[in-house]
Amino acid sequence: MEETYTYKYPHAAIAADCVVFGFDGHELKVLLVTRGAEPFKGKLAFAGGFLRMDETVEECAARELREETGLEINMLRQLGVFSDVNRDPRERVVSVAFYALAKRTEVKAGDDAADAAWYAIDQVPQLAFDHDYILRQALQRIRRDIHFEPVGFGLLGNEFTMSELQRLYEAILGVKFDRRNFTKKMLQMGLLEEVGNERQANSAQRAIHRGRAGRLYRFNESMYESMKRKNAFRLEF
Amino acid sequence: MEETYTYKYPHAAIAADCVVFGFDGHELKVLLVTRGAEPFKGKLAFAGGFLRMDETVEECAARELREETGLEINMLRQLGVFSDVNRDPRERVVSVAFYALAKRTEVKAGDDAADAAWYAIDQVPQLAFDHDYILRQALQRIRRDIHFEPVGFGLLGNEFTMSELQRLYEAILGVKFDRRNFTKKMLQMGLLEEVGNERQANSAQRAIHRGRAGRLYRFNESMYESMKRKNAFRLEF
DNA sequence: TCAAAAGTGTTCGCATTACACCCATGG
DNA sequence: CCATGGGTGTAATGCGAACACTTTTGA
Repeated sequence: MEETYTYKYPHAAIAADCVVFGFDGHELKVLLVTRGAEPFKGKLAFAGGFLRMDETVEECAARELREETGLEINMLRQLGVFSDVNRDPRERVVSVAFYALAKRTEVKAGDDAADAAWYAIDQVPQLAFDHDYILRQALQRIRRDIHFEPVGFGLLGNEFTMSELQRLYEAILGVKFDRRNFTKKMLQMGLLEEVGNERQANSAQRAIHRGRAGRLYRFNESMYESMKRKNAFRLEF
Repeated sequence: MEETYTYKYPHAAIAADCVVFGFDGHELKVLLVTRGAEPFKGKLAFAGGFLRMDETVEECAARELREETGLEINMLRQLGVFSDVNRDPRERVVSVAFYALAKRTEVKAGDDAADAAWYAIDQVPQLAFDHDYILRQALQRIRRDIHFEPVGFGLLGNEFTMSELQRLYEAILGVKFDRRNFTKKMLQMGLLEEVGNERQANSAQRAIHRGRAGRLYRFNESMYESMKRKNAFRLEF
């Protein structure tokens, strides 16, 4: 197995990296893996790895994420290409970064996997490579996208209360909203549908907090699709 | 000079391609080069080429654009990575696409260069590689970005009339605006400053059309920077 | 019964829209 | 003098922002 690959011109290697965000009901988190090998052994980095010849960068990102963290995510969005000449000490590596949003139910799955864990966004230590920079870019990006796409819903379970949704928006954007205005706006946007009165189902999960239990909603995907087609769409906050 | 480059794993080649938009006062145009070599010899494609080991993809894009079209553009924005396995018949090539906006004064410079020319956006013939697809993505992108960044101004000369600006927005978005409302909104946005009464200067350029001459404005960059910092910014249309 | 969270409506101001007439200029 | 395009104001409407009290629930 001493195969090698030869080219007439030098080729940079291509890697895909995944910035995966999650939400635990209070804080925004990001999924990081502890590196088990040099370079940056022991440091935290995003899940990621090198492109194979039979896959697109999107497929590569999804595969590496699955292999390294156990997370199965199809909705990976391109964040950008990072190509500083010396960003990897081994050889010239150009990284295509992706970002994704994990539903709360998936967060646990990630925890199972070897060295992957969730870190609160404002407590992330220094990362390997240029991943600090990539993380900043990803945060900027999600803050922008949340205005136009129902990005937020990807971070919650299938059913959620209005205040969970509000806390999510507040965590991502770093601001506070008026509860009444938030509710009004979300509802009149028409993307939420109320869940019938089977609240008991999730009572276990929700028994954590005191006070009155919130009404449950779910994201109405088909409504979203039809709005996207008419492109009359803006999630202003 | 029989140098070759050998790697332990296969490496895809990396290329950068530039989707450059221009505006002639009436139509949106895109800059295309006629390919002089196989594959797709004789077909139109974006300016672009392979990444060198001592440059970032941004530098690569700017260099290829300069070499192939004579255009000197610093403000290239990443559009996305296109990595279908068979998008290039020669070898596996992953393309990083950029888009840019050329000021009207620069359009002529482009015309000088060998095989580069401007094509009206709705008269673009079939392109080489997957460049048709990339063009569609670029259009979508510019239509989105124009709402948040003063993208449009990059397509006009330093001085322009309100109706030139309006025609540009209309050409990009494919809609019509009310003249009065457009003017009002643009002015109260505070990004334009009126040019002192030296209209004579450009009279040559502007003598083309009949009717009353429009007032000239210029884009107020420093105002834009300060607004961006406060991030109180939205160009709604 | 107390504390914590959820539910709900109204008012005010601003921004967007729709809409029509007069003015300047060049041919 | 006429055709083309430029400049301008107002009224109606809709949306976002601000704001407080009552209800439910679990401890």
